[in-house]
Amino acid sequence: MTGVPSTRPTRPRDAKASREALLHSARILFSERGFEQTTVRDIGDHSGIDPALIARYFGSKVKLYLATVTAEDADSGRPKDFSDTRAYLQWLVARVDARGPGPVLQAILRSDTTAEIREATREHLTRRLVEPLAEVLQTKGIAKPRVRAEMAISALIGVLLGRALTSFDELGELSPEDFVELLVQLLPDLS
Amino acid sequence: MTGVPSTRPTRPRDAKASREALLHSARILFSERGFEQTTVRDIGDHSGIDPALIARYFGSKVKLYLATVTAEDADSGRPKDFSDTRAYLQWLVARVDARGPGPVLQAILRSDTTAEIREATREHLTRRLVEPLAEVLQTKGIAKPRVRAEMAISALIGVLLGRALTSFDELGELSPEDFVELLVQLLPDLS
DNA sequence: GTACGATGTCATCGACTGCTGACAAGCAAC
DNA sequence: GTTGCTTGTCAGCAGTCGATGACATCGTAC
Repeated sequence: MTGVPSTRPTRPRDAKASREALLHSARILFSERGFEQTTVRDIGDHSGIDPALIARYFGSKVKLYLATVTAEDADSGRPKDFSDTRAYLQWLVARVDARGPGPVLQAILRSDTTAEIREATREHLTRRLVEPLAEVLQTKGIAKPRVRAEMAISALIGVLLGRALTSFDELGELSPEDFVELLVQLLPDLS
Repeated sequence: MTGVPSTRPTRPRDAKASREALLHSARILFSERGFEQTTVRDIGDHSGIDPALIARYFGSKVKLYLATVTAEDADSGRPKDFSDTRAYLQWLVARVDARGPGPVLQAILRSDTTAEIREATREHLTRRLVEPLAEVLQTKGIAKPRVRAEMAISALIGVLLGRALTSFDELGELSPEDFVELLVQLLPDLS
């Protein structure tokens, strides 16, 4: 009795690969559906990894979400600042079109998360978007730069989510180029 | 044995009042937390009505949500059109500040609902906001009025939710007057 | 080969959800 | 007073959720 090894199929036994597969699938699903609408069993099915390993490798579902946020933070290709607004918007739109709104944008306007997640994403958003934009506005001598930056970023998120979630008829049908063009016109503060 | 009537305290037995109490509490809670984050037991606690009556008077939690949407649709005091943009924004901001984003705005950018709810709120939003605005833009001779209206409305929702959910630092601290002023500046299409 | 830690699998727990049905209590017609 | 409908109360069901722990399997150090 040697041929068939056993009833249980073997798996590569690669902890690092399993961890990254879970993180990858979590990123995709959280980005599409948000936190509450994604179950650990969904992530298990999507990745092909047993969901029990989420607890082992990340501790909990919340900590897995936080891991996707910091992973997004370390994203490569992101423009460093707002000096070239159009280039920044082009990169942002391309990424949202390709990979969904992302865990940060999801968590900001959808409050279906824990206080811990909310605070982490809020801090992320402030540091990555609001503060850099506020600085640019201040150097331009615009009054109330911080609150204007918050207005512009929240408006930007609203439009990006409206497009990604297909809440409107024509917004989702626009080509990325036309969409960026309209965004630039909508947010004159940025240019 | 007459004095104490019974172990069970009596209730006014007013079906209409119970129904409206449930609808009222549902409107508040759905408006604050969204659909999934509000349980029928929450609504029961908030209204003081047994949550089992939700099934009896509305059929289901989903139908109760839809009832809050149509109730909001019949809201009095709403300006009839966009002819006076500032007045419309003043009314909208005052209402959101006082009663939360409302079930429609919640459901549009938060996708944690059923397809039925999504379609109803989408239709509501299109008819109430997007189409009237698109008409105004068209009479002004602005190109692509429909998609521009969708951009403006989604941006408006983003800012309103960003303020209501306190996702930003200063946005929620603004006085209604200053907030409306910044909104008018942000959305020049509207004026 | 044996022992041992790392990795993967699985069954199940306790909590929570929307919903239902049995039942009690009030009200009105007669 | 009796009957019948309406209204309110309550316990519990079936399903889903995140999390846990027991167990099997693999790789490796000795």
